[in-house]
Amino acid sequence: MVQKMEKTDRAKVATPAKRRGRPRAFEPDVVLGKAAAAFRDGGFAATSLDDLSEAMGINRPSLYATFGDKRELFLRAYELYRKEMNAAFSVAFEPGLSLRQTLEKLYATAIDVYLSGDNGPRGCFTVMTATSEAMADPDIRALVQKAFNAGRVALTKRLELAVEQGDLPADTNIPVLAQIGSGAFDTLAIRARARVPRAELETIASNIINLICD
Amino acid sequence: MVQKMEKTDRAKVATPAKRRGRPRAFEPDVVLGKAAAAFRDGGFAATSLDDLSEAMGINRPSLYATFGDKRELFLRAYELYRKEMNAAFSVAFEPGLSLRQTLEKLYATAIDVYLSGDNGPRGCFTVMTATSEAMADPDIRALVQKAFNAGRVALTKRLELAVEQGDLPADTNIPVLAQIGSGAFDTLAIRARARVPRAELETIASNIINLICD
DNA sequence: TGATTTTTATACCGTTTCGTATAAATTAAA
DNA sequence: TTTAATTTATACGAAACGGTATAAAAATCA
Repeated sequence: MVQKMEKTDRAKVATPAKRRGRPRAFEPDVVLGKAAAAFRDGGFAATSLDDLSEAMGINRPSLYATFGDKRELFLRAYELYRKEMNAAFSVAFEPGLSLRQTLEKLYATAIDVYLSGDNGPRGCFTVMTATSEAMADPDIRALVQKAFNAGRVALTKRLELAVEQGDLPADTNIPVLAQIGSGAFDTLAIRARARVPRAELETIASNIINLICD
Repeated sequence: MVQKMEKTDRAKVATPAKRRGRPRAFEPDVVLGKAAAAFRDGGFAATSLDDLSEAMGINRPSLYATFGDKRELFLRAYELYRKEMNAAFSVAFEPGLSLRQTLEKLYATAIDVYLSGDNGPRGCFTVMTATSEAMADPDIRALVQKAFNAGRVALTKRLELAVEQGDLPADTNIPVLAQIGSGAFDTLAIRARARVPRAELETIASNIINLICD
């Protein structure tokens, strides 16, 4: 009995824990990313389950069995996006980078993400969700609010560090700069969706960087 | 013949030009405003023709006869919104107002519009459209781009005037301030949609005003 | 091997969607 | 009063929608 449990535990960690029946023909995380891409293209209402099924490359029953209904799938897809964005942004906050380097990395990452997409720039999933589903759905709204807050807090902390390290003057108005700096992501996301060219987005970013650093 | 034409012309100007059949039981401009409100609440895809018919208080065939299909109705509703916003904003640009007064009026107007709505804040129709329909529809995208451009140009001109009049230093970086100033509307619109409280939106606005004017 | 478990594939169900046909209602013109 | 024109109201139709039942397929366990 003990030995059997040990074996089970080891299997859980090492191998994909051989389940009993027919194995899945897809990787949940991979197809979830494709669902996120589809939702970002069209929004919640305009993306049908046929669209999702095709984009994810799995059948409708598999979709429901793995992710639940359309709303649950949307929530999971959005959470995956947030996780990926956090990972991408965290690189910019690594110690050793100057404030300017941090900001450059942040905005460059954002612009790349916002402009990516096969059928046109996908923009920011958070902004897309805030302007659509966040209105009627309190759960989704809470996630969006959390995301906006987290961004401003992270930037605020980085600016405080810059003041501590003497990279910014002691009388720097951190709340204002943090607001402008994080608000710029909204502008970039929306302009990207409206197909404003990359060069213009980069100008917007560098203007903000100069404002904060000079 | 001549007299008849004169009579017709006078009627066209003075009265609603008595038409032949049964008269309309609604005012097109009024119900178009209600359509705009409905679209702003839910977006294009999530607002059904039943929703629109009910919100506008007219039947489906009347809707089609007057405004065309759903997409045409959306375009007309958006254009009405733009016209109304232009009228509201133009007050802020009237001569005699200081730059600070102009900005205060602009942001106060925007916040009022963005927070209005029976089922929650409606946000900015332009921003909503940019993040949704602008992706797939070139006509709509063009309208959105035009709106964004017009806002930045108007603010740029007002800042140039302020420099001319000595309200801003001669070395003011007008493009950057215009960008930040007009980008703040995006932030306000999105935050309003996410139900950020009015006080916080007003803080965002006053931060921007101080940044530009001080 | 045969029984059991899980996923896949197809097809379906009831509802909602956009758009329109049709007939009643209401007006001006003849 | 009759005729023509226009709008309203009801109802309908084809297609798309979200979601699920059902059976075949593919794996493990006994």
